Formats: sequence, C-alpha cells, structure tokens
Amino acid sequence: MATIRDVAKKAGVSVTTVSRALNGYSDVNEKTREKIKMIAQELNYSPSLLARSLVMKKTKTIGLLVSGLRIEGSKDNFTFEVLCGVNDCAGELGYELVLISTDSKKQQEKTYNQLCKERKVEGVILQGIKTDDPYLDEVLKSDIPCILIDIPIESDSVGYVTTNNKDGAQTAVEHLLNLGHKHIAMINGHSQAFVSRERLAGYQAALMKKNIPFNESYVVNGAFLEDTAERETAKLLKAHPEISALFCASDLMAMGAIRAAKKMGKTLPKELSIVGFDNIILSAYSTPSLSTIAQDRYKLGFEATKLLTNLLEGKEVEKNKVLQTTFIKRESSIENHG
Amino acid sequence: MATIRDVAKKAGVSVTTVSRALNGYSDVNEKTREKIKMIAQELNYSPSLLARSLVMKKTKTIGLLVSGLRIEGSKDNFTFEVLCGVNDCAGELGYELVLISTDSKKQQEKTYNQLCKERKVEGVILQGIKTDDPYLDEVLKSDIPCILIDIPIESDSVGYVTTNNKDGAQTAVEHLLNLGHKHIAMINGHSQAFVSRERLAGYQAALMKKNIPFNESYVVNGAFLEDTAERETAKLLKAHPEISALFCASDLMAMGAIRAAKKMGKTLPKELSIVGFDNIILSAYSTPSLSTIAQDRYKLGFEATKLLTNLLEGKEVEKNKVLQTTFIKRESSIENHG
DNA sequence: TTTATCCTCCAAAACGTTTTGGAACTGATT
DNA sequence: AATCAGTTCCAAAACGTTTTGGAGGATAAA
Repeated sequence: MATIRDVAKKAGVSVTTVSRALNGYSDVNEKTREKIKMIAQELNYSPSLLARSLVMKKTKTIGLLVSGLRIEGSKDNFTFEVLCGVNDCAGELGYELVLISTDSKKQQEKTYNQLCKERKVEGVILQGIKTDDPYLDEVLKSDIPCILIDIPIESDSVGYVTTNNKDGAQTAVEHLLNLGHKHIAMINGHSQAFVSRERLAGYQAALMKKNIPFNESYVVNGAFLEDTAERETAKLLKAHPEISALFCASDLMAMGAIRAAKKMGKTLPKELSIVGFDNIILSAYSTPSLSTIAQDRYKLGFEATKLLTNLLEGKEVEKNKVLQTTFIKRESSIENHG
Repeated sequence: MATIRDVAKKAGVSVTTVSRALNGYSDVNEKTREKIKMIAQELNYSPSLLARSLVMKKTKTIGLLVSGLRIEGSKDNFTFEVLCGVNDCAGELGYELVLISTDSKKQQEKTYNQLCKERKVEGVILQGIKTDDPYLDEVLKSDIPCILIDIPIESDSVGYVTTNNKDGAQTAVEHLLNLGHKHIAMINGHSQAFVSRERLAGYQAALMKKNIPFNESYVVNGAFLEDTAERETAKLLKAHPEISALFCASDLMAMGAIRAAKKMGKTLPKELSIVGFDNIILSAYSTPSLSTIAQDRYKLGFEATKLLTNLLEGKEVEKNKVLQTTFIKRESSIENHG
C-alpha cells in the first residue's frame, strides 16, 4: 500500500504539501497539485482513513444499532427497509455505515457506550428497542448523538423519527366505521411499544368521535407476532361473536387474524372485515388481500440518518420528524351487512 | 475520552505496562495488573480501535458488498437473510461488519479496491453481483480476500459459497414429472447469473432422465422479476397451450406466473402446476401456496463469513461450500389429468 | 563473591495522516 | 533600499495505540 510518504518522495515535495494538495487547499501551486495528483493516481494511493480519523478525531461513521437482527424480521421487513433508507442517506452524505446488532446476551457483556466507542461511530440510530430496554437509559445519559426510531424522546443529543401512529390508526378505524361496522375490535402489539399506545389512542379517538363506548374487552395483545395474534383472535371472536371488524396493529398480526377466522369457518371478508397496519409485502398477496395503513419504513431510516448527521454537524434544526401514513384499500374490508 | 496515557499516569506506570497488562501479557505483576484494570475501569477507559488498527495493521472488519441494496429486495429478502447470517457469524468471531453498497453510478467513481481499502476492511463478501459486472474482474486481480455468493470462482484469495442449484432444479422438475406432467416449461432468470445456468441444467437433466426431448421454446427468461415473468408466462402459455406445468427459477417469478395464469382464466393448480425456487416468505401465503425448492440464504451468509475468516487467518481449508436444497410441497403442484 | 536467570518494568519507535507556525522567495509599493 | 504582501512550501508535533530491545533488581547457582 502506497502511503503519503511514497507520494511525497516521488513528487519531490513534503508530505504536508501532498496532504494539502490532495485536500484542495489553496496554498499549493496548481502545477505541483497536478503533478501530485498524477503521481498519487499512478501509485494507486488512497489515504488511510484510519490514520486520518485518528488525527482528525472524526470517523464519518454512523452505526445502526438494531436489537434482535433476526431472520424472523424477514416477514415484516421493517429492519431491512429502515436499513436501506439509512444506507442510502449515509451514502449520499459520505458517511460510512456499520451494523451493530445486540441481543440481551450481548447487552450484559457490553454497555451501550462501550459498543459505540469501540466501533468508533460518531452517532447511532437505534431501531427495534423496547421502551423498557436498559439501553434506553444509557442512551439518554450518554453524550453520543442518537436518533431513536419509533420512540419519541428528545434531549440535547437525542432525537427521534416516527410515524403518526395515532392518525393512522384512527383512519383505519374510521374506515371500518364508515363501512357500517359497529363492533370493531383491536389486536394490539404490546405495552412496551410506544406505537402500540399511539395506535390504541387512535382506535379510541375514532370510536369517541362516533360516540361508541370503548369496550376494554375488545382489545387484546398479539405481541406483534403472527401466531400469538392468531390465538388471541380465536379467543376474542369466540367470546364476542358480534364482532364484525378487526383493526390489527400490524399486518403480520392481521395475517394471524385471517388464519384464525378462516379456521373458525368464517368467510372473509364477508363475515369479518380486517384492516392492518404497515403495508408489508404479504398484505398484497394474502387472501383476501389486506386493507392497511401504510407507513414508509424506508423513509423512517432515511430521515433518521438526515437528523443524525445534522446533529453531528452541529446544525440547529428540529431533532424529530413525524411521518404521515397512507390508507390502502384492498379486499379485506367491506360493508357490514350484519 | 480517557486514553492509555491517563491510565498510565494514574497508575504510576508506563503506557507500555498498561498496554501489556490489559492485553494479558505475562510480563506484568499480577498486583500491578489488577491495579491497572481497576483504574482502567474507573476511568471508563476503552482502547481506541483506530489507533490499535493503525499500528497493528489489522482492523478485524469485514465488508458485505452488495450491489443494488434496494428496497425492492424486500420481496425476496435474499440480501437481508444473507446479511443476518453474515452478521451473526461475524459477531461470534469478533469481527465488525460494515455494509458497502454500490450501484453502477458509484462503480464509475470508485474501483473495488478503493472501496475496500478506504473502508479498511480486511476481507469482503460479495453478494448480488452479476457475472458480467466489471467488479468481478477486479476481485480476481485484487489480493483482498473475498468470498463470492453464488458465483463459483476460486483463486488464491477468492472463494465462494453457493447452493446446489442443479440438484434443486432437477428435484423440482422430477417432482412435476412424477405427477404425470409431460409438457413442463421453465421460467428462468437471466444469462448473467450462474444460478440460472445451473438451474437450467437441472431442468434439462430431469427431462433427459425420462427421455423427454428438450424443447428450447419452453424456456423463457423472466429476469428474476415478477412483472417480467408475468409477461413472459402469458406469452408462453398462449403460444403453447399444451403446457401443464411450470418450473420457475425463483418464487418471485412464480408469483408473476401465477398472476399471468389467473388473468388468462386458468384455475390453479388444476390447469397449471407450478414449482418455484427459493422458498421466500410469500410462497407460503399466495393462493395457491407455492411448492418450491428451499435454499438457506441465512446459511449462505453464515458460511461465507466462516470461509472468509478462515482465509483471513490463513487457515488451510476448503475455500468453497455448496449447500443443499430442500423440496417443499405445497398446493401449487398436483397430478396432471390432461 | 560472581554469574546466570527470572521477573518487572520502561523509553522510544512505529503506524499514516493533518495541522500549526513559520520560512523562503517573488513582486509590488513606498 | 526598505518594506510589505502574497504565494508556495516544509519541519515537527500530534493523534492513541503496540512492539522492540533492553534495564534494573532479586533470587538462585556456581
């Protein structure tokens, strides 16, 4: 590997001059600069980012810390799409991306700070972390700039990006109400997720607007899992046969719900309308295809990266961003003829 | 940030001793070692990997270079699952993972070597690259250790991991033959993919074994895309109404094929049996659900990482690995009553 | 007592950059 | 002739580690 010294020697100048020539400083003659550039190319020289980072104390590297990067994530692709967004934005802005994945086992060995400092990242994007995760406290105490995905907390060095979950959920439920459904249940995620609380709030707001009393037994938790949702839906529908529509806090859970309903012998969507949340790939392929609230996960990642780099470069701008959802009508929700 | 010097000063020893104490060398008194460890912890010291890498000329970092990391990849999840495998294995072995994504635009700016050297990766795993990609030549010329996914090329510094595509394809087609299908067409990917050639070979081998002549017009290319596959399937089925079964070189293309057949008014699987390849999530959810040849993409990534680290650590072992496929029977393939 | 051996420790060099604070020249202005 | 202002260059320090090649002292062996 050619170093800056090799270039300097061959060009007959000092390393200082090579450095300044290549970095576009004005105090070097254009002729020497050209010569140096030529020689650099000739020697196939490219500066060691290691050495540079060491002296500049800047790595131009951000980390995407995901808790539980598992193959199961394939089903909703949340992580992957966020990753794509982060990657694209980081690329555009000249940042490197390192992937940091943890699980509870790893978390006991290394603190958040260690993880970040070791990997020499300047800032971090956090995805897939629960509100009761011990890392969350560390993030808030640490001075490493950080953007949280789907956890609305803000501080000097912390910002967040999320979706307008309440609005989205409200839209979904209003859609069902407008179709004439009176008994609308909800399959929620779990209470350690901000998004679940928000979506529940949206569900309640929609009912309230129509003066329909909130029935607590109409809301069950499916843990954002297909199987759990299937079980819970089965129980729910058995206990409350009057239910004619379901709002699921995730499409994946809606898949579980569909399966449960089918197993009970219901014809969908005639006997049960379902609206999901996320707009995952599957939702377009299931039978019936799923009406859903689309959220832009790619943009979630992209905006998170934008916010983070702003933070890193000391720009005084908003430290949070809330994205809007889009309603997508498919086959799974139709008028109620109950 | 505390440096090694701070620790040394506070402990009243030299930096050498701190370094050697913390790195487990034997030439330091256990009492001093304990003291140093205490102080290091107290100061929340963790060594700068930058400085270390600079002097050791080792970064313990591998790169996953993916060509075209796009959101469209969500549909088959190939990249994501490989990524999970790479990530898990790298984590186990103590390597860091940086994500390098390119596209044709970026490739014109930076050569493969530049990309790798700049990012200071010791080795690379290449995924999603076509056989006519200019990077491939560079890889072979470069001395950076590299493992190719699904491109069986080997050299001193290059290995590969792939799936036994021929076997898989042959199994698929034999399954259809055993169901009594006589006119089996194939929707292949494109000629710039090794896997396509292999799968075609498997298709031909299966026919050959049953003494069925190979009919060139029965094989069309769907470019691994759902839409293209849909168009090509429609054309194919119109031109050859006798076709009763389809082997698709990817599940995604099978989805396109299913759509094409449905649009033509065919009842599936009664009028057309289909077998795919990959076992993507969708294949279990489509109607009809798709019989397919499953390949383990997670393992592809995991094994690639294992091979790469072996290469990096100079172990004299096999530089390639071929994984086996599994056949999964679902609804889309049934007996031929033509 | 001398010599050899072991145990602890350390000063200095090295890794490949960037930045600081001038130096040396040229040409123009007084 | 002396001063000033550019322009172009450079030596040396700094970043935070690891490694090399001993030094010094204590103990054991001669």
